[in-house]
Amino acid sequence: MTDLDPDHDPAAETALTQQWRAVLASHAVTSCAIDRELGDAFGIGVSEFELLERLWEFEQEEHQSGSRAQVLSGSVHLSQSAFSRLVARMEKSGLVQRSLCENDRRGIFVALTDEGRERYRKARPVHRRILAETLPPQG
Amino acid sequence: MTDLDPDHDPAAETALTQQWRAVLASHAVTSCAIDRELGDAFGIGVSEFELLERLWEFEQEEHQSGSRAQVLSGSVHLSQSAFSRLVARMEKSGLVQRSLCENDRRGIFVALTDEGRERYRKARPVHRRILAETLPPQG
DNA sequence: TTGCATCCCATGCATATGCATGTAGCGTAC
DNA sequence: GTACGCTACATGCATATGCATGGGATGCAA
Repeated sequence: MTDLDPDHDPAAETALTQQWRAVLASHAVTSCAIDRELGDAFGIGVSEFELLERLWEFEQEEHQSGSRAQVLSGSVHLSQSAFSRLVARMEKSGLVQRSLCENDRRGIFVALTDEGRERYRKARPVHRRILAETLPPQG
Repeated sequence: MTDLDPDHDPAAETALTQQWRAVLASHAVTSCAIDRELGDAFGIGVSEFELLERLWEFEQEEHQSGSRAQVLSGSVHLSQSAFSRLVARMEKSGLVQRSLCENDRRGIFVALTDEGRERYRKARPVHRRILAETLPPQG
């Protein structure tokens, strides 16, 4: 049946499937550990940490206080609506601040608050430790 | 500050972070594509497909009609409750059948229905094509 | 200017998930 | 046999997510 497909290559198919299962396993184990530990200790999850990290990185690189939401949205893997709610949650808990963009009043800027920077600074080593503990050694 | 940590190794930290971001990106892109395409064509998502595949594999290996829920639960990366609901959904849509385990009446067996086998047979090549299109080439 | 398509973000809604808990069956110690 | 703890699965609840849509801002064409 599958032999009718001229491109069918059982070995390649198996390799792909194993690669995919490794991604699923890594993602499940690591994100679960991050959600649990960072959630308990700092009240943030994987998405919150990723956004804090992007904001912190942009701050370092560009020496400016905020980033366009649209740009940030591309760097965390969320739908536009989920990203909008993520920023709203983090603003509510005091980690970031939204402000209108002057040039284009459709857009908004998102900036770290001092509390957000501090939370990131504390969470980062925990995050890195979890990665070291849960990610498979690179072969 | 981080220099106080004797194990601090910036290069290793960067490598770990990049590895984790690659996992996040692969997972997001591929699972999104699977959910969309298999959802549109066959009414199933990533979790449903993974469970169909495990059941199909166990059938091939063990030549028996069902598997203990607990065993299956370990092979899809879901909490016990999410797994329970996944099986319930799939039974409701006719892909699997639950039956009580005779030896231990706490446990349940989960078995593919003919419809479940057929759905898996049709979905599998689409699934594999998506993996080939979205997973990064192994370096 | 006006009209219209497009862009950026917010929100209603349905759903999948995890945590905590409930329920029933099993096994062991006494 | 009884009581107690443990196991296997189901369910109430809160929440994060995606899709579809809404609403305001922008830009362009006529």
